[in-house]
Amino acid sequence: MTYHRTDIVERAIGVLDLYGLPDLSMRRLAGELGIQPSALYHHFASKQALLAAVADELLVRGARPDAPTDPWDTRVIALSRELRDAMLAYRDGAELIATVHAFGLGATSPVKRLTAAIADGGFDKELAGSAATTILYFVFGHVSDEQTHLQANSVGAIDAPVEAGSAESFELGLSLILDGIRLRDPATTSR
Amino acid sequence: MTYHRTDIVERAIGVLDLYGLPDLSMRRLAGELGIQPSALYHHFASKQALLAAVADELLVRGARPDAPTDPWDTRVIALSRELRDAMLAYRDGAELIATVHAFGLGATSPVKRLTAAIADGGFDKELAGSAATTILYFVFGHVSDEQTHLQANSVGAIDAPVEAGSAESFELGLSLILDGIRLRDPATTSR
DNA sequence: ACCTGAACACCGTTCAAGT
DNA sequence: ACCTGAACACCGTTCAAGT
Repeated sequence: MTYHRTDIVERAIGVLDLYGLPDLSMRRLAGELGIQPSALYHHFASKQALLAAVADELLVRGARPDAPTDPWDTRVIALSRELRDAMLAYRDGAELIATVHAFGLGATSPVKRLTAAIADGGFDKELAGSAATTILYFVFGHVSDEQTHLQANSVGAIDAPVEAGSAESFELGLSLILDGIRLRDPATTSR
Repeated sequence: MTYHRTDIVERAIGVLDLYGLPDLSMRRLAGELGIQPSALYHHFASKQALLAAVADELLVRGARPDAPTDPWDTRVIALSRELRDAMLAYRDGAELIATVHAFGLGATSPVKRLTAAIADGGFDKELAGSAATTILYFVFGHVSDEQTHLQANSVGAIDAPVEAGSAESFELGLSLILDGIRLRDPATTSR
């Protein structure tokens, strides 16, 4: 008869996926749950905190176990695709996750796993950190654009050509950054 | 006695720089100009259109002439730094310019100049486009983060260590992408 | 062409009070 | 612990009407 944080997060994801991020307001969500908007503040300190919990849940739902024995670049590619898929799985997922990251909220930080994978490749910490954030910025930007155009198409009439090749251009951009990292591989630079 | 688009854009930049993007509302701007909010709609079709005009103006103010005779990578580095500087020159400039780009508005598109510079290096159009957007996503993400943390510091007490090295990590991330592009240089791959 | 005044349909957040 | 009811201080946008 009463709600808990998880119920509210789940309902928020429902509203997000059906109506989009701009319609995911505290008042709208409260109405959907049949409670007063002020009741939400018993569970979350602010809308930002709620959104952070939603973003975390999306990342958890999209999480796949990583293989620490794989080569570092294989792991980085897997992590990048995992993040992309998690963002694409729900409407406005990219914008939501990127916004929560920008505010420095959210327990689940994809940049940590990326940094760890690169550091395991033998790179120094400074490079691993810069490389991980470079990849993160690329994924955020690319998938946000993908998702925006995807929705523009689902509303209008035209469909195929814009969406086409977005996965390929994702792989291409990612491989550019990966090659830049590989060039600094301490195991191959001086041979 | 009456305002024109340019007056309104200029005043909007003033509000942006003094109070930040969240405080740049139509009502706030109208109040600052001494007119009714509805009067703004005589000059701009929507708030988004106004923000697009503001973003364009920030890019124009930060624009530097490029040197078409320079090597393509020198030009790309110059364009990237120009974009970063333009974003950093006004409060919340990064978020504003990135948002306007995400909405597909704004006459001044930095991606076109980047694509042209790379294409002049002899790369095919597909790679030039993907490389240009990869750089753009990196610059947007990096500078947005820089600016967010810069402001968090200017409010609180701590100052130096977070800001320190942000220019260096910008150059490092940029060079990763550039190296990835250079690896695909048709002029050097088959020798 | 440029602007006013009033309205419509919303926001996030706080806070005393209820069970 | 969880929620109500009411209020505060805002939003973007439209539209008839004025000069």
